[in-house]
Amino acid sequence: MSAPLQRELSVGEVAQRSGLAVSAIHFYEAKGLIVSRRNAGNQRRFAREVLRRLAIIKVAQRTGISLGELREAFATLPEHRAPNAADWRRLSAGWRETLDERIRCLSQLRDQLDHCIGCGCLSLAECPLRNPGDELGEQGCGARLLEPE
Amino acid sequence: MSAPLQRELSVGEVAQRSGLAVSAIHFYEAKGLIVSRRNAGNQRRFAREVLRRLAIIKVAQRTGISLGELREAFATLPEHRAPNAADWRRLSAGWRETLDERIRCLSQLRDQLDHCIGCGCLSLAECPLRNPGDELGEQGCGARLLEPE
DNA sequence: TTAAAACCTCAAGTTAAGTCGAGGTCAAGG
DNA sequence: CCTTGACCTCGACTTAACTTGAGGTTTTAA
Repeated sequence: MSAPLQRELSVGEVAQRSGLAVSAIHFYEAKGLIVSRRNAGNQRRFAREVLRRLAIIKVAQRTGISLGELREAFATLPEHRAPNAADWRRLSAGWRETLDERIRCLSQLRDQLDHCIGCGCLSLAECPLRNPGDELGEQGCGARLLEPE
Repeated sequence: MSAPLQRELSVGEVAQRSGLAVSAIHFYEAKGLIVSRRNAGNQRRFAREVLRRLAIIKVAQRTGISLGELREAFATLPEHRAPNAADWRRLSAGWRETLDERIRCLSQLRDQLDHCIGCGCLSLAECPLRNPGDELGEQGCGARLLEPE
């Protein structure tokens, strides 16, 4: 039987199918997010599996997951078998929590902002938004929301 | 009468009161977000007003507003009088919309993710999350959510 | 008066997530 | 055969938002 569906993909094919730039694919490989083998002429050859990973990378990034976190998450996948639906489920459930947290914090910020729009109190020392240590802070939002450390 | 409450602030005092690093304050000034005058010895002297601005910068950044956008917003403030509550209200109302939009997009992403957790379909080509052009795209979410351009 | 603390400028470094280009190799088709 | 397009590596560049450091000046407090 012919096996065109099993054929490995060149980097150009992966780029086209994933919608990513070739340079981004190189980059992800350098970062350890995906792997490839090389053919006789030193060109990359990717298993089709890589398209799945790339799709997941794209989605996870939209939820605010960094490539570093993705690398860590991928590291928990089984080494010697292709990840199955349950594996992906586990990862995406984790991201769901992160996403939830982000939404919760932003919503809280929005509510505070609403309150402060009414009185123009952003300008005042009493504004709760200016003291994230109080309410926002207690719930893990505070300054950590968008700041690296 | 002594006027300690009107006294101008040194950069160190501003740093302490705002919770920002001195270098960040220099940086914001270089970016045109705040201004200072210089004393005889070329040291910065800030009006107390600057604390307000810095507090607003911190809040706005948490909602995902960039320094560039902040500069633009500040540019709409009146030149020759201190901004009043109504001025700040106008700005924060605008940010409220941005924030709303971000929350809406993330929530949509979360709902999709929920759906996909159930079936592990992130791995499948049919997953709506993999085709942001469909539903998410129509509502301005899609790839533009966290990507610079 | 003098030493330490705070300030100044300017350049360079940092991180994330890539992009761009140079200089060279490989593969496919006419 | 040979040209063109796809690939290769590696280093440099990009943007945002700052930080760090060097080398020098000013302020402050004992």
